[in-house]
Formats: sequence, C-alpha cells, structure tokens
Amino acid sequence: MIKLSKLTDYAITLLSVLFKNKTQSYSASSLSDLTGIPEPTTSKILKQLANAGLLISTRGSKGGYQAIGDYEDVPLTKVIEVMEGDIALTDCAGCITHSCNNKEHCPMDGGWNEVNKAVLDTLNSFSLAGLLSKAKTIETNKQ
Amino acid sequence: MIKLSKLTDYAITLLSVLFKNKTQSYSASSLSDLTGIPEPTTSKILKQLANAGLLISTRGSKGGYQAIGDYEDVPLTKVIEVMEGDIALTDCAGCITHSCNNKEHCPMDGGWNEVNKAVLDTLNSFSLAGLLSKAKTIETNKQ
DNA sequence: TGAAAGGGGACAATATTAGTACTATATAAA
DNA sequence: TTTATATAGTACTAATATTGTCCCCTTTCA
Repeated sequence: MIKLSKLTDYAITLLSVLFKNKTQSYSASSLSDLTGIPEPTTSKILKQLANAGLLISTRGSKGGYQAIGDYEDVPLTKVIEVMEGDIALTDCAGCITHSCNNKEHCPMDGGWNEVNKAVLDTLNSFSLAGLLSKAKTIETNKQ
Repeated sequence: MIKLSKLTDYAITLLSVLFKNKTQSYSASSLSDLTGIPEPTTSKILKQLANAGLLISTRGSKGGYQAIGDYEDVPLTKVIEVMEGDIALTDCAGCITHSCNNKEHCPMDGGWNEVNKAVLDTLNSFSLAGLLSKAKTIETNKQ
C-alpha cells in the first residue's frame, strides 16, 4: 500500500480539533481524551507540529497548544513532510543524493522522477485548511 | 515517506528487462543476474506478476518468463496493486469496509477520500509502458 | 515553591516487509 | 522413460521501520 503513517493521520486529527476552535488552547492530555489517541503519542506529535511552526505552544501552568492562522496557505504536503520526512515513491527516486546500493544494475535510475513529481503536485494542490474543514466537529467541552 | 515497497520497485525493474525484449523468454535466475535482485526474491516477484497476468510463464526445461503485450493499456497502479494490495493513503480511507478501531472519536472519517482519489487518478494517468520505456537498456546476452 | 504543562531524547514493543527454504509439478531432451 | 531444468505454492525466518512509552528537564502561574 502506498500509505501515510498512522502518525500523520493522527496529526491531521489533532489539527482538526485545534482548527475548529482556533482561539482556544488545549493541553496534550485534553486532546488525547478528545481524539482517543494515546497520551504520550499525542504529546509527541504536538511537539513535532509546534516545532514545525504549525502550532503555537505555551509552556507552564495553563499552557497548551493552539492553532496558528487558518492554514489556508499551508499545503497538505507540509504536514506529511513534518511527520514523515521527504516525500518519494521509491528509495531510488533520491538516487542523486542518496547512494543507491543497486545503482550498477538498476535500469530504472531516474525513471520514477516524473511519477513522483506528479504525485507531489497532486498532494500540493490540497490545502491543509481544505482537509481540516471537512472534519466532523467533536464535542470540545473540556479544556 | 509515502512510498512504494522495495518489491514493487523490483517488479518494475524486472518488467523493464522483459519489456525491452518482448519476444524472448528469461529464467528467474538469469533475471536475477541481470538485475542484481536476489534470486529467491526475483522468483517470488515473477510468480506474482505471472499470476496477475502481467507475464507469461512457461514451465519445464527451457521455460521462463516473457512479457505479455506492450503494456500500453496497463496502468501503473496495476503493478502496485499486484505487489502491495489496495492503494489507500490512510487506513481510515477504507473505513467503510474495514473496521476502524478509532471510529468513535476519529473526526476525519471520510475526510481523506478526496485526496486519496486524486492520488489514485494521478497514478492511473501513467501507463506501465510509459514508465518501462524510460528504463535504460542493460546487456541481456544471457538467456 | 509546588503543581501543571510543554521540551527533548532514549528506549522497547510491535508490525510490516523482505528474503529464504523446501516440496511439488511440468516440460523438454537425451 | 529418465534426468535436468524450470516454475508453483507455501511456510518460515530475519531484518527493518513504525509505534508507542518512559524519564527527566525547563517553564510558568498561582
């Protein structure tokens, strides 16, 4: 399967909650309760997203995470890259920079580039805001 | 990373050799030599491709595998599906059929469908022939 | 100054992928 | 009709990547 990691899926889920209430700050544990994602994992993901500038984090008592902006200009690929690193269909697609251990025989060297680019373009055509706005609202009584 | 499995990459590599010499039959071991892919793995992949109707297999002495047709009408997704099963960006994208263990809380239910479809369409726009024709020719003296 | 919350990194468990081995069956040629 | 060669099928093992957890540190507010 061509698929995103579970963590990326989780990240989008978490972002969707924060997206629905942009002015409110949520602690990692409250987000864990709301989404059903295990707490340590929730915490880990939020850290990564905050590091990448997709969330504002506030330390200390009464701290938490909050959405930043409306994500209208953030492509979906941004989240994927934050959670999983560079996007490439094959290991070989990065042959130019990484060393391919079968370069000598591999006849496909570079052949995937075009496909890879097309997929990337497709993903880039979606904004994070677009995807998040499709999310269902879940009760967010707790802070 | 969104990526294909190594086996899919290998499959394309193997197909590219057979594609360059459509009239010739190659044994699994000769293809292994030509591509540098370990023999048991080569054999395993060829079996799968033959089962899926992408190759003709001939048993017995002087047997081997041979390309079938020109792959002009075979979408790239066909090979991916044969090697990796259904294509879906998230486990959740299959929520309708598969049981999602976080359905109760997951706000993204169905949200990925559109993205998923777009990526699938993109991949479907490439024919197997197109990709294979980009492959470099490698010396195929042995049978 | 203590409780609540995020920051960072190391570690362990699990799942997936990749690779191997073995046996059975088919074919062609000696 | 026997032998060598080759694919078919299946089960097993090993390697790798992904997930998930834990611990200790720093920051902030009451």
